[in-house]
Amino acid sequence: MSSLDNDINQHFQDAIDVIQRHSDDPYCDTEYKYFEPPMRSSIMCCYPITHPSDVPGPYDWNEQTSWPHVVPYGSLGPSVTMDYPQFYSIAPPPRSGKGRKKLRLYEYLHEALGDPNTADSIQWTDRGSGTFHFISKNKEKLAECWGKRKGNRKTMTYQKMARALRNYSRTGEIVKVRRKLTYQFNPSIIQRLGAEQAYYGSAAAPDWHNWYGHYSLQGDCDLATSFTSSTVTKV
DNA sequence: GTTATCGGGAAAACAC
DNA sequence: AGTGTTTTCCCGATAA
Repeated sequence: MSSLDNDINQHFQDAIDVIQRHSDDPYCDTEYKYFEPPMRSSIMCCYPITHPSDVPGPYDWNEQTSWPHVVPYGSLGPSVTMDYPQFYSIAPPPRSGKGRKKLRLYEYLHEALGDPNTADSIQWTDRGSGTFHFISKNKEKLAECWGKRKGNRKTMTYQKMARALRNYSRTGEIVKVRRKLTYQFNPSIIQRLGAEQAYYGSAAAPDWHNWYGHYSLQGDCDLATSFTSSTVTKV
């Protein structure tokens, strides 16, 4: 069995764990809603539709070269910022459990990239190459939510989150692209997260979206009101 | 000169 | 207890 299969099995096990938690998790008892297909398709529509040849990407992962610490930025696809209902979804804080791995920053970012509610903070620059960028205006909000999700004592800032991202340059999950606020996923990470999302999109995603509903009601992370701007932002 | 962003060392904190 | 992964703080460099 390949390591990918092992990974997938682990994710399935985790998903089952999440589903089981669902049955007795007060956060997940009510108003159980999650990504409806139209939402999924709507965010797909906001990705710049560009022919692959037009967007070579900052780094060709097929090349057998070493992982660069800084990717020379070439010609990334146009960045498009769309208006969305201005509120954030925030997943539950980490809950310890058997076989439950701690959520990692790059996983959170990948989730955020698939969530239309965070499109005003983080977007794919070129999804094909795994390149994404933060929106200058709202990047701090995303960082703040990350910090809250992790249950940090102090407020997470973009600067601190970016420091964590720079650590990924050493381990290879994400590298910095030579463009303002722009980073790039390792393709194997994208592949893994994609498989995970394909499953969680139908099973576990509800967990954190529903949790946000609960969380926002508590007023602990009232980003619903802090994101009322409907202006089109640009990096 | 100012501001925003980036890069990384170092140590603390935390989870597994 | 050991290890891995942030988190936090800090300082300097670079670009706009």
